[in-house]
Amino acid sequence: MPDADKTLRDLAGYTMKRAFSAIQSDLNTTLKPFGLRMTTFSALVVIVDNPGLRQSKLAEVLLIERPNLVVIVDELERSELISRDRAKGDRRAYELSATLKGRQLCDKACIAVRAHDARMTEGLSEDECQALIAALRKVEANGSTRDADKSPHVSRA
Amino acid sequence: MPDADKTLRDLAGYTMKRAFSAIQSDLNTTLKPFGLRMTTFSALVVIVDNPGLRQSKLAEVLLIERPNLVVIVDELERSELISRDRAKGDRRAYELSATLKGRQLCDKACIAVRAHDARMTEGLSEDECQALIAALRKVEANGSTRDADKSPHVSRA
DNA sequence: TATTGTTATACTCTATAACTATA
DNA sequence: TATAGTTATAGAGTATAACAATA
Repeated sequence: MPDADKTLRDLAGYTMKRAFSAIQSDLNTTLKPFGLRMTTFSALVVIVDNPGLRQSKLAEVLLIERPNLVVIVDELERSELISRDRAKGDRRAYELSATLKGRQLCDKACIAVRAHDARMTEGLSEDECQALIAALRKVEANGSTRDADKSPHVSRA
Repeated sequence: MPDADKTLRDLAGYTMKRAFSAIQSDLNTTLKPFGLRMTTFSALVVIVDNPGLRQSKLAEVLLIERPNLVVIVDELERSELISRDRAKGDRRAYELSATLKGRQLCDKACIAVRAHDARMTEGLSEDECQALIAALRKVEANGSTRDADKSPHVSRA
């Protein structure tokens, strides 16, 4: 009984669920030696790339709700990969920066993650891989237009 | 401060996470009027397409652990969309079949899901959409090769 | 009043071990 | 002993309401 899921396999959505599930599983295996997961890794990368970033901005960039980001930042801080410093001029806010240890771990993890990414896209030509990423961005954008009312930073055409 | 996540955006994995997140959100909104979610919908579709399917086979097809499938099947049965019948010849097993109500709901939900899928891939040509699905399948296959030891039904080349 | 970060909470999906009843 | 389905449980991601401190 092959092809029991033929109806689903023609859907981009279901096919993406399966592909993403494979990626997520492989990525978490890849990140485990670094003590990171997909969420903590992506937060660390953005903090390394944007020293002084505030939590609310980080949440906005990663599309993570503020309450959920707190535990991620907590975890990174407990591991001494980042520091939370009171923002001068606004004592409500924190500025996030990576520590030396955080930057070093991030560098190593990034190399492993890029290798993982290459492994998952193996068999695709350079052009096909770029087309895949472009198509995925378009899909994400198509989704964002639906709840434009919930995203005040997105202008409505 | 645009492009705060530029490092992540070059990764197929992270870009797919964002795209899939958008799809999942839109899909659940689409399915809510039918009382379905992505998991229950996909299970219902496979049952409609394969009358008499056993739970363990369904779990294998959908890549869902057997314990997790139980609650999904429970939910579909409680909603009277499917029936569980004792398999003749093996009183341990159940054969799953959709009820008339289940097939009718599935038909309507499928139409809505295909419209959702078209909405999410809007702006992609027919060829680009097929290329996207083909690339996603390749990514999924690349992931499966890693844990071939965990999938005894996959022959190791 | 509004915003930043926080706590508490709940829901979904996922993963594993252990059980039952059959085979 | 092995398999089909089940129960219980735990982890991770996600979403919302409400709060304290500050603006």
